[in-house]
Formats: sequence, C-alpha cells, structure tokens
Amino acid sequence: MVVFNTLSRVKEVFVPLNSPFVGMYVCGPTVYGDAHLGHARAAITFDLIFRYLKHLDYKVRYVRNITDVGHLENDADEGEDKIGLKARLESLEPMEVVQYYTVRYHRNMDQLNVLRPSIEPHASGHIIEQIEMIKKILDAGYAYEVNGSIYFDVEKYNRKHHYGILSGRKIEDLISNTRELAGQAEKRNGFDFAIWKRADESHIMRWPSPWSDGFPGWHMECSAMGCKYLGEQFDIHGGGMDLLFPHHESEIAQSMVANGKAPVRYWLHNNMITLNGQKMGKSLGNAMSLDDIFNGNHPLLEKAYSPMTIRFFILQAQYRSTLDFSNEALQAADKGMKKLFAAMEKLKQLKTDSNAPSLGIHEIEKACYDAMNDDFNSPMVIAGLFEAVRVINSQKAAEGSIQPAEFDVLNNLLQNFVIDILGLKSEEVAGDHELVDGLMQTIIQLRQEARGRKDYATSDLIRIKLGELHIDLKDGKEGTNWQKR
RNA sequence: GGUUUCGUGGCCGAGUGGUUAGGCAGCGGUCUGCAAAACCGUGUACAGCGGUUCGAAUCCGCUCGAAACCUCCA
Repeated sequence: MVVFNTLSRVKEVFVPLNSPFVGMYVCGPTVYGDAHLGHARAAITFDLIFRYLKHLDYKVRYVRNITDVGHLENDADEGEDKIGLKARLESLEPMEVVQYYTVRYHRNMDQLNVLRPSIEPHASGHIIEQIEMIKKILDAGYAYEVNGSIYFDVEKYNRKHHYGILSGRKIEDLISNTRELAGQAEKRNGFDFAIWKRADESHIMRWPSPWSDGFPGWHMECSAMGCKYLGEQFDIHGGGMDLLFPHHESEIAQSMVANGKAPVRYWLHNNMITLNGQKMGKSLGNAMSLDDIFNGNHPLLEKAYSPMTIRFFILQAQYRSTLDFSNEALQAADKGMKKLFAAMEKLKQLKTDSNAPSLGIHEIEKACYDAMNDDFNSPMVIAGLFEAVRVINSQKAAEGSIQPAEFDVLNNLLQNFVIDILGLKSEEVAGDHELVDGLMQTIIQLRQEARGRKDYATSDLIRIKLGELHIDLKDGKEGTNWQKR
C-alpha cells in the first residue's frame, strides 16, 4: 500500500512503526458552528482510511480532537477565543456552546455513517499536558515570555531545523511576506506564534499557568494530545489542506523541540470542496451546513440530498483533488448510488450454476484492492463496483447464471467494499420494513390483477399515486419491484 | 509578490508515455399495455504553443487561465 505523504510530496510505501498497530491523528472541528460540507469531506476521507486499515487487519487507534479552546478569532494572535466569543454573544457558558455544537457534529457524522474515532479528546481537557509541553519548549530555549504570554521562536528554531519542511516554505519568504498586523508588538518576529496566551479581564476561558492566567495557543493541543495518546512519534496525521500551514507546520516544530523527534511519519491532507471553483469555507460565507443540505434549505440547492448521497458524492473524487459542488453532480451521485444498491439487491436473485462461464469477478476484486492500495483511490473502487453492477444486471437481464464460487466472491466484494470500506448503507426504507413491504406487496398484487384485466386506468392510477409518495414501481418479467426514490 | 497545486468530452470525475476509467445526461435499439428500470450500441476529451520520443493528453519549457496557503478555516 502506498500513501501520498505531504512531507515528501510523493507516494510512499506505508509501513507502520509497530505493525499491526497504527496510530492516526486527525484534526477535528472547532465546535463553534454547525458542520458544513468541508467537515464532511475531512471526516469521510479519514473514515475511509480508518475503515480500510481495519479491513486490512491493522489495529488502529484513531484520535480525532475536538477543539474547544485556544482558537483565536482574529489576526495576529490578538483576537478573542472563538468559543469564548460565541459564548458571550449568546450569553452562554463556553462549555455550553461546546456541548451544543459537539452534539450536533456527532449527529451529522452519524448520519454520514462516519465511525466514531477511538479517542476524541477535548483541548480543554488537556490544559495540563499542554502546559507541560510548553515548559519543555521553554526549557529547550525555543520560546520566550512576554507579559505572561509565551511565543515560539521560529527564527531560532529554523537555525537548526527547517520551519517550512511540510509546506515548502523558506523562512526568508516568511520574513518578507508576513503581513504587518496590529498588536504584534510582543513578538520578536511576525511569524512567531503563541503557545500560551495571557487572558485579559474580558476573556472568560482561562486557566492558571506558571506564566499567567490564560489559554494555550491553537497548535499546542494537537501536539500535546497526539503525543499523549499515540506517542512521541506516530504513523499518520491527517487534516484538511488548509491546515497545512501554519497549523501542522507549527505542530512539527513544537514536537521537534519538546520531544527531539519528528512527530509524524505520514502526513495526509484532504483537498477542499469548491463552489463555483472557490473554496467553500466558513470565513468566505459560502459554506453550506450539512443540515441545510439534508433538508434542502439553501438557495443554491434544487432539492434536499441525503447523507448517503453526500457520502457517495465525496467518495467519487480522490481525496487529494478538489471537488466541485453542483446540483447536477449531486443528482448524478444520487442516481448512481441507487443503481449500485439496486444491483446488490438483484444479486440475491441471481441463479447459480457450477457450469456457468466465468464472469471475471476476481479481476474486479483485484482492481478494487489495487485502487485502495494506491493512496485510497475510492473513485477507482467505485468504477470497479460498477463493473460488478454491469455483470449482475446483464446476467439478470439475460437470465443467465453465475458460478457459486464467483457468487461468493461477488457477494463478499460488495459487502466489503460498499458497506464496510466505503461505509455506504442503503436508505431505501426507514421504519417498519416488514409492514411497509407487506403493504406494498398487497398493493402490487391488486395492481397486477387490474393489469390482468387490462384495466390500465386503475393500474396507472396506483403507480401515479405511489409516485407522489416517492415510490417507484418497476414492472419486470418476474413481477413488479418497488423502490423508494 | 512567495509557496503549492490544477486546467480531461454537456456535467462530475479517474488515469496514464502506445490498448474503453466510471457515474450522470444525450442519441439509437431491445424489452414493455404504457412508463420506469435493465440490457446492447453510441462520443474526432485531455487549455494553447513549442520541444524530447518510433509514439504524449501523460515527460520538459514557455504562454494563458484558475485555485489553495502565506490571517481563523476541513
């Protein structure tokens, strides 16, 4: 298996530090607003990786943090904490905001069938670990204190190491390009970053420390919690490409100084979802919340799209490519996914015969594994699955049969890839499946009798009325099937 | 300005030095009371211009265009 490592910018063979154990850390959400499509992409990308590694029998510890402190709202490390700001605006206790949006985030992720990580640590629950790490950085001489705040000395760090190793930046460029911003007086250099920040009187999220009552800098939490749960060095660190610099770059610098070694072997970054070619982002005001999409409540949406449609849509692109949002693309994904699930149902009806000719199922299976082993190429997996769909449908249409051994391979292939690895699930019927199906069979039978009498007015009426309830009837050679649209 | 990417047929989106990605839409046919589904068939696609090569959409150079990051962001 090869993975694209942002650090080297090439695909590298994936070798865990302590096989069969794999440690994976992924930057989770800052819980101060509803999750949007971008959150879905990051979560689904690393859910895919988590699921596939487990499928390969790796023992994965997957840590995804909840950022509930230390994220500064404005420029230059001088702003207000994001959670604190929201809390003041809504007259809530900060932890109330955190709880509210964490619950909503979890609900959205459940809807998307994203597995919960092994550990989901909160930054606010690891202030002590962060303070300890800051002490190490201070002791090593790579940070300095000004008025109770501690800043990381990037310039000094860069003399021995390379600040920019991940993002490909050079410190000279940073010097010449760092914007002149107000309130940077405390820093020796504009690109130094706060690792502890003194809180002024108005700041309601604060903890005691040896230096001041304050709060940790944003980059500290991931360094501290990654180290705590996965060790000083672990296999995979993931997140959105927009976190590459300065967040991940700074994480590396902090850990290098505190632990004396690079924290991460493989850095994986998912690309952005775009809207009209532009990044969909909270700060750009063009982000669609997942609830909006699931409910169809957005001026740009022609209709509501189900969580599984969104999941399939995201998996149809490779995680390192930008993915362009459009109604047309979403509707195409919706139709394609339904076709896939319909074929999986049809497979059950396929006749087996040990004398049947081979249908090349093993080749399809191999193609799916090859695709996943090549940097988690889910679109190629899906292409392979549609090969399987074509085989199933054409055999069904020709009333052909399949070798029992190939049937098993095909069945396992679909189960493994569609359900377990891609994490898709059929959304056909919610609720009382048996009751609904029983009712439908009765209706279908009555309609069948009408058709037998050539009473097409009645049979069409039944189909039209069911259509209004988003139920499609499909007459085939062996009777009528129904499907929820 | 710097860093990093990208530009594929109507749409989304893989891939790659020589053989059909795939999905959706379209067109023709089969099937059907009709419809839908399904099946079969169907597309002079790789921004432009040069270069390397027996051969490039794939490698190199230039041009044009777009994006992300350089400030919080998945």
